[in-house]
Amino acid sequence: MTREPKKISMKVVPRLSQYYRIIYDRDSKDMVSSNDLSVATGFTAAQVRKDLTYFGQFGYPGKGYNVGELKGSLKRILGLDRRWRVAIIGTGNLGMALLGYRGFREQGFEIVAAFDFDKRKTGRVINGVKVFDIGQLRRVLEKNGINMALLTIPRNSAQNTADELVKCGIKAILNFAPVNLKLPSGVKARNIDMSMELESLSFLSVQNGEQE
Amino acid sequence: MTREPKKISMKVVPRLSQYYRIIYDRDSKDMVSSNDLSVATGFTAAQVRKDLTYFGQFGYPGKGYNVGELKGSLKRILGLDRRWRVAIIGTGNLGMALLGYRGFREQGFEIVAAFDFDKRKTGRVINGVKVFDIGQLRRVLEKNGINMALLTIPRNSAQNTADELVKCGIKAILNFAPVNLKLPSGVKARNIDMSMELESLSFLSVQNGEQE
DNA sequence: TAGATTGTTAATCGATTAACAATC
DNA sequence: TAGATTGTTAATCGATTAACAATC
Repeated sequence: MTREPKKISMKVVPRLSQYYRIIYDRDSKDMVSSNDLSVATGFTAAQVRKDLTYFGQFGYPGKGYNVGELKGSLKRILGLDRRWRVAIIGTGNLGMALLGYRGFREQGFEIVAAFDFDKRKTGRVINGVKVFDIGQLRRVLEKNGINMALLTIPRNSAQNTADELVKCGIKAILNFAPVNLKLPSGVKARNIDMSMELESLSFLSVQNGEQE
Repeated sequence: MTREPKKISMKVVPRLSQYYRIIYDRDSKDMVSSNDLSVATGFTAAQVRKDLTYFGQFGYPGKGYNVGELKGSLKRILGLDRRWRVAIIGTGNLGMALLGYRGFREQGFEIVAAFDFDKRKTGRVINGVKVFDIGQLRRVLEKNGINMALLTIPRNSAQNTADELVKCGIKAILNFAPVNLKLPSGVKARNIDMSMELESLSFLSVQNGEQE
């Protein structure tokens, strides 16, 4: 297999996701060109080719990329050929919504447990997923081979709980709390901050908005 | 007031949000330096000063920035001194979760209506917000002075519904569907794509992960 | 063959940082 | 005053794009 180079900018990764999404339901026997992907994404064709060559040579000069092969390569590059076993920490509005979302499993992310601090919320089974008391964290994570956590708890308990997760060996955290988590270097995190997105939208609208 | 310059990179906006968040609950009489903000955010102090000077001169050489003044300036820059009246389109898991989230109102984003395609879901009142049939879109948007929409509907109906919103005069859309919406130039959108974030996290973990 | 399209180099563009005079 | 910190310029760094030889 193609050798993974040392350091890839995180800027390319969402673009790889987009390429993957675009070819996801195309016929594996078809070919797709960097220009096709350019049109579909809005990135330049040069950008597309560059992004892909960071990881190897997947194309055929004069022909383009074979959809099936590219799908497989992107899947491997994005780590979607692994088995991700996911815990949801916090069963408030957002945690419950994610629990009910079927799209994740399809992409290879399987939600296998949920946790809450509130005894009144624990013990329930939602969508086939049991809600455990946070005190059971280590036991349940280990027993179920969980290797990813979605953090959907309030801001002020996020750092402490993240620390707990790290102690239990979790190395991948998707954080929805509006805090910059401090994490040891081996632990990877991504943040989704909805308030920040609303503010960006607000900014855009005000800066070059309608009747200003 | 300070003159807004022509073109600001969208890269600065999330940083402004962070500065705002950090000083949000500090005493307005205090001073904060670019170095303080650097430590709190992880950006360089030069970055902090540069970001702010795009919008004017807010600091006092030798002193730093006055928290109260900076808070006010950032609020204005981000458009949070406006009144945002928000509709949620789609009352599935995610739409319902956003409906129940109290944090938005505090930041000036007031959810005033929800919409769904499914007649069985309309008519209900959740958290004080009524769920209307999508057929009522124009009437309800206009009657309530709604100027922002959160799009939480499945992928395949997202573009059509966004077109409807645009026709009704909506100029700001926060899109949760995993599609690149095609929108006329006056309409601003931001995307939150949870699957893409999961994929980025997966990539990070696999590329420079544990035992590779 | 002629036409299409890759992979890659070099040129361009844009964003970040270092450094420092001006200011309090 | 001495020390601190801004605003801003110039230097650096990194990412994007244009261009084209190699390939099918």
